[in-house]
Amino acid sequence: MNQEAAIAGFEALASAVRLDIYRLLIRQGPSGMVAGDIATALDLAPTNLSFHLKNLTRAGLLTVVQEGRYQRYRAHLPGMLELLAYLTEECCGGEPELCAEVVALSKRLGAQADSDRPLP
Amino acid sequence: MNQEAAIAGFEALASAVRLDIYRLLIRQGPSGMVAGDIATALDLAPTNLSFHLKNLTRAGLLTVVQEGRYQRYRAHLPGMLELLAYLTEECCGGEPELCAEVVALSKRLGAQADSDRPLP
DNA sequence: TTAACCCTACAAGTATTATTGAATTAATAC
DNA sequence: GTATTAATTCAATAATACTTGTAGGGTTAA
Repeated sequence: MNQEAAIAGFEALASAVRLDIYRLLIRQGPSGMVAGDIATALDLAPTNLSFHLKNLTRAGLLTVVQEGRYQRYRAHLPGMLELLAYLTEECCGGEPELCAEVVALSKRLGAQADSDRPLP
Repeated sequence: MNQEAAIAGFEALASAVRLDIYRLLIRQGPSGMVAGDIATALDLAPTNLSFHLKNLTRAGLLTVVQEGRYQRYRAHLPGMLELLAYLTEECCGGEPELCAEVVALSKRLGAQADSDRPLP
């Protein structure tokens, strides 16, 4: 994870619409949702939704697969954990317990995150 | 943590300058750094640095205390963990192992995060 | 108290992002 | 084969954030 990718990730989450989309898909879990259902659930114009879905996907926070004429989107948790790992690299010379936990989690999941990246 | 606060947090991290500042302070640990030293370390104009420090602080990602004529800034980890908790609320009906870990961490630290908030 | 230093507040110019509508591609249904 | 549905791309407008310079408030040193 480099700085550019991290910025793309945080930028993706720094929008009310995209945050709603992402959390909706997190709640939805592995089944994900097709674009049209997301548009209905959040009352978004198809054009606008597509713009934000693309943003989230390019940031590595969503994956998308085609199903006939539908596009199914899913939250991509490793993308989020890579962001956490990037923030906490070389964390805390002072090592409070809290910090140690975060580092352990992000390190452990960081490796696994590299194995399945969505489209660049 | 509400949507507005979450957006402020992610927006704060969605800038190269602020990401550099935040990670520098994470590395620095509990000792933190005074504004002037941050400016030197990252080669930033004082005015511009002040702008970004304020942004990060208001987002709950930094704390600041006055020390004589210096301002000492520290990374505020609970702020970051609240963001993680907000993202993963009601996460994954399907419950993969990865997801459960994230939820457990964010829930556990979420409560503690509420106890010491920086300035609004 | 005068001077020097640290940092922040304000204002202006520049640049980036969000939203909308029209047109396009792609897949299914008739 | 034509029509219908799903989703995206493109172009234009409106809104927002980043950077820089000047000025000001507060603290320490002479």
